[in-house]
Amino acid sequence: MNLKQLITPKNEDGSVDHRYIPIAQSIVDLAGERVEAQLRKLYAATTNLEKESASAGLQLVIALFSIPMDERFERSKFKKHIREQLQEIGFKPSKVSKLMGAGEFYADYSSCTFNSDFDLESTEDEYNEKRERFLGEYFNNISKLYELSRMNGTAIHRVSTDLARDNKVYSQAELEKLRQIYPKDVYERRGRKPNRHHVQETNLLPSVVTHESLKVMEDAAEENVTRQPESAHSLISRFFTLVASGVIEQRLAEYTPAAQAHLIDEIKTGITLLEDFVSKNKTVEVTSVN
DNA sequence: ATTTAGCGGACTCACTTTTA
DNA sequence: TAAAAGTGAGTCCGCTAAAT
Repeated sequence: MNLKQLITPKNEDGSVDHRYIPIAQSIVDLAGERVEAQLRKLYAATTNLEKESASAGLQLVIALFSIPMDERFERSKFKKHIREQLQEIGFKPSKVSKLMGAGEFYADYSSCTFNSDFDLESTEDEYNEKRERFLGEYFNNISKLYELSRMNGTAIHRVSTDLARDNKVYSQAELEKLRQIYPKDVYERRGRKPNRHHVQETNLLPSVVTHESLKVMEDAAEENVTRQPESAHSLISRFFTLVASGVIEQRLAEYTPAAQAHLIDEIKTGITLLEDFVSKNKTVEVTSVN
């Protein structure tokens, strides 16, 4: 922390406004070293305390989401007020956002109960044990809980299953990646710049929407080819990106087991189609597809 | 020497309030 | 009352410090 830089007014783009540097220097000189030292101390202490108190903040939020109350009026009132007060107490705004997200997730997940319709692989005891282990593992890490709070059910299930089965604990970066593939809110656009290298992903999304079933996918592909030809290379890489992204698994998980089996059968017929395609085009040297 | 955690700031988006 | 300005929430990303 440098007091002179801190108090010097900034330009629109955040760089220091050079016109004010000499004045800022005079102000700092007049205030004196003791002032600067004390402010530095305040900064260090508050930063430290905020870090130290994070888990207390988390527990308050967990409590907020654990008490039953009317959602529309009471809960939203408390959410708003507690958010403001946490900021007033000394948590930074972005920290409060994380605490709220993490706490809500934790509370919701703790109150999840066993449902034999959904969980076919385990008993109620196993389920409870798995849940406790999962919460215990991730409780101490607010950022990880926060990432989890922004994923859909498929991804959360994966994380908790990986822990139960292989003792795998996800790093924050891994969770972030998983979240990008399985976001809870597909249309979230906040804090994200409109273009830049996101162009690829945004191209992918509409294709995912139109390709809900294989039938639609075939139609759409044909249309693309006839109306506005897309290069073979681009078509192929788009296909593999779609498969590799895991989006299909994600959508599949939303169906009943019977419906899933049916869709898998549809995909199987696709294998035959692919094989036919490859053998027809044998003359063009085709490298193996794994 | 790399990888990971995590903070803080710039930025976007959705609302709300003010202004003309 | 429509447009502009302001506000608040929440995301992404660069950076430092810690861990491995």
